[in-house]
Amino acid sequence: MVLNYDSVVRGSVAKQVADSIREAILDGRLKINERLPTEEELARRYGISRPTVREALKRLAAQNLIQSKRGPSGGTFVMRPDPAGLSGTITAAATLLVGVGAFDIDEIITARRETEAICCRLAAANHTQDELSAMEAEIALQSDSATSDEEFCASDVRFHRALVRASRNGPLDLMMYTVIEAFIPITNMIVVRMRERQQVVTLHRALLEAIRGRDAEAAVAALEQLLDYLRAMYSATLSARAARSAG
Amino acid sequence: MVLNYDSVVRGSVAKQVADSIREAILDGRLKINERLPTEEELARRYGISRPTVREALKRLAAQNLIQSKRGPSGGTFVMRPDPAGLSGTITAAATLLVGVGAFDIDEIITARRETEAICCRLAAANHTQDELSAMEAEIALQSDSATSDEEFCASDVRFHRALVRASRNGPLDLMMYTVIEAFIPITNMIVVRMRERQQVVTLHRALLEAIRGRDAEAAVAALEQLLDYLRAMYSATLSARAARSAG
DNA sequence: TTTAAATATAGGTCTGACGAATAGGTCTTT
DNA sequence: AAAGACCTATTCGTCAGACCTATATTTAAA
Repeated sequence: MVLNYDSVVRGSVAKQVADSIREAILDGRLKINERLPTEEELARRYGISRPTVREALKRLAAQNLIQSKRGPSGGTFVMRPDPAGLSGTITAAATLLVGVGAFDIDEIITARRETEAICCRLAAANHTQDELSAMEAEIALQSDSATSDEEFCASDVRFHRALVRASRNGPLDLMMYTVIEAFIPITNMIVVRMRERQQVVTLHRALLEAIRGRDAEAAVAALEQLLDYLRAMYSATLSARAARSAG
Repeated sequence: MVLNYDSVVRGSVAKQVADSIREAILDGRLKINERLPTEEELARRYGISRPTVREALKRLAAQNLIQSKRGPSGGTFVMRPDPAGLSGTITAAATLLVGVGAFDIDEIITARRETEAICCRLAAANHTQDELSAMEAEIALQSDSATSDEEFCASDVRFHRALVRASRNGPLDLMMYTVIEAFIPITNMIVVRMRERQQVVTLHRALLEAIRGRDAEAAVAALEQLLDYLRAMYSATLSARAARSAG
C-alpha cells in the first residue's frame, strides 16, 4: 500500500483526503480488494482526526469505490467496480435532470432511438440464448394482465437491459445504464392503460423475434415503431389533458 | 421542507438518513436551491448525533446532490444537477473498470464507433457556430507542436466533447460522458508520437469540415477512419512490444 | 456616506469514549 | 481427540461536547 500523505492546499481536509485516496485507487497504487489501513491508522498518517477520516471514506463509499466491514478481519476494502453499482448514481442524477425539466420528451426519444438502435444491431449479431430467454421471460410477465403497472415498468426496464446485454459489449452496457435506468422509466410513465400495454408487448415480441432471426434492420424497425408509439401516446395524453383543462 | 423522520430498519444510521434525504430530493419534496435545516437541527429531528448527520450529508455531497456553505447565510443546499457534475463519478468508475481489464480495446473501439457516429449525424444536422469554433480552436492547439502530450490528450477530449455538444441533445450529452471522459483517454494513450498526432489532427479536421458542410456520411466516414487508425496503431504497438520482448 | 470592526451563525474539526459486529482462539463437553 | 459453545480482541459505527473558522449582517467610527 502506497499513499501520499502530502498536504494539499485547497478544499476541506476531508475532501483532500478523499481525493488522495481516490487517486491512489484510480491509478492502481491501491488494488482491488486490498485492505486500507484502519481508520485510526489513516488518521495518524494524515495527521487528522478519525471523524474526518470517516467523512472522507464516506465520500468514497458513496461512489462505490470502497466498502467497510466490522470485526477483526474487517476494515475498509477497495471495491471491484461494477456497472450496476453506478446505476444508482447515474439514475439519481438523470432523474433529477429530467424532473427539473432539463430534457424534453423529443430529445429523450431521439437519444433512445439512436442508442438502442445500436444495441439492436449488435444484439442481432452477437446475442446468445441467455439473453433471448431473459427477454422472453419478461414478455411473458408483461403479457399477464395480473401484473401491476409498477411490475410492468420494472419488467420493461429488465427487457431493455437484456437487449443491451445481448449486444455483448461491456463499454456500451455501461453507457446504456443512463438511458435504461433513467430515460425508460420517464418514457414509460406514459403507458399505463391495458390496451397500451398490449401494444407495447406486441412490439417487444417483434423486437425479440427480429433479434432471434439475426435481422438487424427488422429489429431497428420494431424499435422505431415502439418509440413512435410511445411518442404518439405522449402527445395524446398531453392534448387530452389540455382539452380537460380547457373544457 | 417536508421530510420523513421515520426510522428505517436496514443499513447503518448514516446511510438511512442519506437515503431518506436523497429520496426527498429525488421526488421533489426538497426543491433545487432549497436550504436544508442546519446540521444540528437535522440531528435533533432524526434523533442522532451531528457527526452522523455529517456522514450522511457527505455521502450526498459526493453525489453532487447537495453543497454546503459556511456562515450565517450558509447551510446545506440542494444542488442543481448538471451533467458535468456527474462526469467525475462516471469517469472514476469507468477508469477503474478499464484499469481492471474489464474491457478490451476492440469493445471500446466498437462502442466509440457506434456512439460517436450518432453524434456525428446529429451534429451535422443540428450544430451551431459555437461548437464549430470550439472544435476549430482545439484543432489549432493540436496542430501546434509545442503542446505537450498531456495537453494534446486533454484537447482531444475537449474536441470530442464539442462534437457531442454539437448534436444538441441533452440526454445524449449526458450518456456520452462515459465514452468521452473515460474511453477516449484510454484509446489515446496509444497516440503519443508526433507523426501519429499529425494524422489524428488531419482526421479531426476532416471531421470538422464534414460537419460544417452538414454532410453526415462524410463525418461518420472520417470518424471511422480515425478509429481504424487508432486501432491499427494499437496493434502496431502491441506487436512491436512483442517483438522487443522476443528479440 | 463610506469604510471598518464586531458579532452571530453555521459548517469544519478535534478529543475521547462507548456500542456493535465479527473472526479466531480457548475452554468445556462428549 | 473432536465438536461445540463461549470468550476476547479488533475494527467500524455512533455519540457527546467542545472549539475553530469562514462569512453575512450589523454596528460603529471616520
